Amino acid sequence: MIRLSRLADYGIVILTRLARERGRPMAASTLAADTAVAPAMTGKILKLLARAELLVSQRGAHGGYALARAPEAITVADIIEALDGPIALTSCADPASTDCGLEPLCPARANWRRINRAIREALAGITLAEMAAAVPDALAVAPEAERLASTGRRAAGSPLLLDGAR
Amino acid sequence: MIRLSRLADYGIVILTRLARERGRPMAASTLAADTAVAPAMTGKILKLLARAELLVSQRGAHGGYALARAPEAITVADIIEALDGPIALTSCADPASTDCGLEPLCPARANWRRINRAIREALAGITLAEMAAAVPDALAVAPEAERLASTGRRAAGSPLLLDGAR
DNA sequence: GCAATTAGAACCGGATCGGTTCCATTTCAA
DNA sequence: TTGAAATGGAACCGATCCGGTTCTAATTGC
Ligand code: FES
Ligand code: FES
Repeated sequence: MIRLSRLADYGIVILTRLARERGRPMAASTLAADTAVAPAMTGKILKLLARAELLVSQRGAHGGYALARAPEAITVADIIEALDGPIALTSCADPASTDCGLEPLCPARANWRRINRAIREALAGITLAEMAAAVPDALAVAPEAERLASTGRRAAGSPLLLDGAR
Repeated sequence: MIRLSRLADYGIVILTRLARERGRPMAASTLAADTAVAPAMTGKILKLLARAELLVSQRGAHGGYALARAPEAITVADIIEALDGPIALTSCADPASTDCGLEPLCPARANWRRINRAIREALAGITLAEMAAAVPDALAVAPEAERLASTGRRAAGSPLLLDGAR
């Protein structure tokens, strides 16, 4: 199973929340509460996203994070790349890496690049704006989300997402 | 980095080799020698592929494996699914699994399915035949491959593919 | 009956990854 | 000026996953 790391998973959720803010900054703590992602994790993710320049950060008291660009200009591929590193199915496809032992005789080699590009384009074709637009009303009812986040919060450390498959 | 498991990686290599046989069976040992994939690993992969009915197997002396269908009818998606389980970036997209804690308020949810489908289609769009056709002459020179496989074989257990990224 | 071969499971150690913790730095405001 | 509120950054830890091996059973041809 080709799976998305949780970092990226949560990252998308967090960014989606942030997208509704339209450039206004939010503190990490509030974001964590809103998205129900563990605070520590939220912090880590936000830092990574900031370093990747998808977010701008304001330090000090009353600081926070805001989208660095319009949600329309941020793609799912951007997010995944920021959090998980380059999107590539195999390193064989990376022209810089010569470490695949099969290389000299591998017939698949020439195709990896193609496959990788196909996937990358699939991911680059979806913007944060589209993600955020998906459930507009559900989220417009902010109180509900807040309630869940504060009262129904699961114990810190419990996994959000169990991988059922395989 | 979204990465392909080695199982799938090797699987494609092995199947590609097998594709050139046009339905004729090959023994696991010969396949291993030809592809330079560790014999034990080769066996494991072949068993999985057979169970997934991408290969037909013949047991007993002079047994072996052969493609169950024409290379044109086997896609990369088929192979990955056979070896790594269902192709899905997150379990959130799986309608049957309800284990993502963010579910009730997650705005991303509605889009996972879409993303997954895009990727799946990218992978389903490439057939084994196309993979095998990529380097037709390089492989036509079988002796070279054989030489590498028998003499230049790396020590068992040494990794074929080091992940440079991240 | 024996040798060759696949079927299947169990097993192991190392890498990866989700997650936490700690400390340094910046900034605002009382 | 001082302290509280934030982010920056790194180190750390334990559990899980995964690549890889090994062993035994079943099947088949000679
Ligand atoms: S699998 Fe790496 S070069 Fe073919
Ligand atoms: S990330 Fe799982 S439902 Fe949104």
